[in-house]
Amino acid sequence: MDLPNPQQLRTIQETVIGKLLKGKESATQLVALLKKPRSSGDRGGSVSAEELALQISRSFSESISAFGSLEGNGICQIVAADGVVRVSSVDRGSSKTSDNGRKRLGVKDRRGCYRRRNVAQSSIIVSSTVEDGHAWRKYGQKEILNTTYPRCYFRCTHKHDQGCKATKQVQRIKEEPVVYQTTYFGHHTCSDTLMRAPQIISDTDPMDSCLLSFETKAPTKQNLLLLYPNRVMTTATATGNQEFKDETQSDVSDNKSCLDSSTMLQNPTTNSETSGPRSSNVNGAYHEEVVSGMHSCSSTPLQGLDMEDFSTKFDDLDDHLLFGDMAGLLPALS
DNA sequence: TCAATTTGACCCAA
DNA sequence: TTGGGTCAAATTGA
Repeated sequence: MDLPNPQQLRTIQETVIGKLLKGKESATQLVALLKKPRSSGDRGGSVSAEELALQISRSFSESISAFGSLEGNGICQIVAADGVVRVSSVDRGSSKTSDNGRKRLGVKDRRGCYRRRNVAQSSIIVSSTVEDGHAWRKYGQKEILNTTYPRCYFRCTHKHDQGCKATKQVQRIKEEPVVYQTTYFGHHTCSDTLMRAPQIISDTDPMDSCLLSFETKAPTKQNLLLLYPNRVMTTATATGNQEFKDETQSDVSDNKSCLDSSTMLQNPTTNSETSGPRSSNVNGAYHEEVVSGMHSCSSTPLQGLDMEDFSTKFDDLDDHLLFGDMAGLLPALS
């Protein structure tokens, strides 16, 4: 694995800080804009809320993209959702190969071979409805101890043809209102689903609901990005998205196959061009997402900060690192 | 016919 | 030892 050198790290850091500051500025403007009383056709100011939202989205996208290069080197992981961004370190001690001293089995007899993930030591839970714009294929389902519903395992459809390693787990965690928890692992490396920024897609009234997804498309008019820290989203339910239903008719979710389909509504939010024939949707329900990274491990110092310190610092940030605080965080790493 | 899903088996990590 | 993640044959559906 190629690890970034200190100069590269510094460049990345500066990039992220710049992007986040820009995003914060845009967010501040957006908040101010939204606070102004609405008058018909005038949202006030020279910059529209939509433009600001797009700027924020772009900042997220570019920041995460920059961070992603770190993440890809196993240095940290980024979790962003619901107005909260978490950056966490990754345990570097659990990347043993699956060999583990055992005799290698023939390919046909290697079912179940895997490396247990080091799930994020910190992660974010977001309530939203999600259409993540990626094509997923279900590869397993498992009853999990102390859970009512089985956990479903999905991998990227392009795992084999493009070697995309992205996977996710979906688990229904609540009956009423229906809540699903989605945990993402790895990044999409497939060509048509290059990871972009998490987007928060607004409902009809952006103040009433929004959702976060790792959408593959640039934000659309409907995809306003609004961040409401600590706010439980009311989700874009069928009502909110109904208007799109006839437009796209994208296929229903892989997720629904393992989750009570009677509670699922077809999610029409995504253009099938990018979501593929089988994009993953969980709609008509609350949907929590836990986004985390999966990494192999190393112990490269980050700008003179050894990984232990780095981990500690990130751990301290663990729980509620708001978007606006991100820029302030990064210098602490150097 | 082909692709997606289901499901039991397998194996690793805790 | 056991829970959890993945594989792959069998099944299902378009």
